[in-house]
Amino acid sequence: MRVAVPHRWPVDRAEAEAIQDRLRPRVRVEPDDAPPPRPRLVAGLDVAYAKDDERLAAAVVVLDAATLEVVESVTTVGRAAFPYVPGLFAFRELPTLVTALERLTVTPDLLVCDGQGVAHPRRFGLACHLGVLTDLPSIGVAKQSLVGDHADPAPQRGAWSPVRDAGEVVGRALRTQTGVKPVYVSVGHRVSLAAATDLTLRLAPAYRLPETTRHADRLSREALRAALGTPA
DNA sequence: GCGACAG
DNA sequence: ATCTTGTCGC
Repeated sequence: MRVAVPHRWPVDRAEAEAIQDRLRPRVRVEPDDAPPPRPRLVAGLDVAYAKDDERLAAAVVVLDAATLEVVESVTTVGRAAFPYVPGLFAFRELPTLVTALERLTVTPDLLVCDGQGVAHPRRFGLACHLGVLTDLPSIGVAKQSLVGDHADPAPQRGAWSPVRDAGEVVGRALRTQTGVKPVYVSVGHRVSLAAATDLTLRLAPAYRLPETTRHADRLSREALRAALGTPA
């Protein structure tokens, strides 16, 4: 698929934040009463890092939303494009993830990202960034919270509590499995928070994390191992 | 000044 | 994220 590749890459924090502020207005958040999306192909994206914190491998895995079976997968190796700074995390892995997306022969109907969407200091986390670059619906499903406060959701699968930051609801702490730590769901692009929640639950029928993320996590680690075996 | 801080 | 074995519990 085609991706609107960023032309200028930030060299420091100020430039990176400026890019986020410039792209932020392009994010489209659907209202919760909007017609729910019915994606047929859902893509999971993840990145594995080498211990030297520089080389990395990205994986994009496309699943059939109905059966959760793998339709296609792509892996790419690269190098960290930015130091890790909370809030600027996307700049680390964006180039390698975009390369992987461009090698996809099918176009997914939804991107499920391993990180935040609008639950971000400038309301522009990785899921928003990838959503805007591809103009595809996207959601963020993070294992940890980045901003805001929330109550602990009830222990049952499906229970959730809003994540509020600076007076606005930016995401949900969602229990995908009874008695298991919640995940943090937020809108990336062209979806509602209600739909993002519903999709996350559907994609996580048996484990805490969505099957999309689990597949991408495993494949990115395998690709990294293979790449490290052949030092560049 | 102190603590928090996606992956 | 990554470094890492066994171990407690359902």
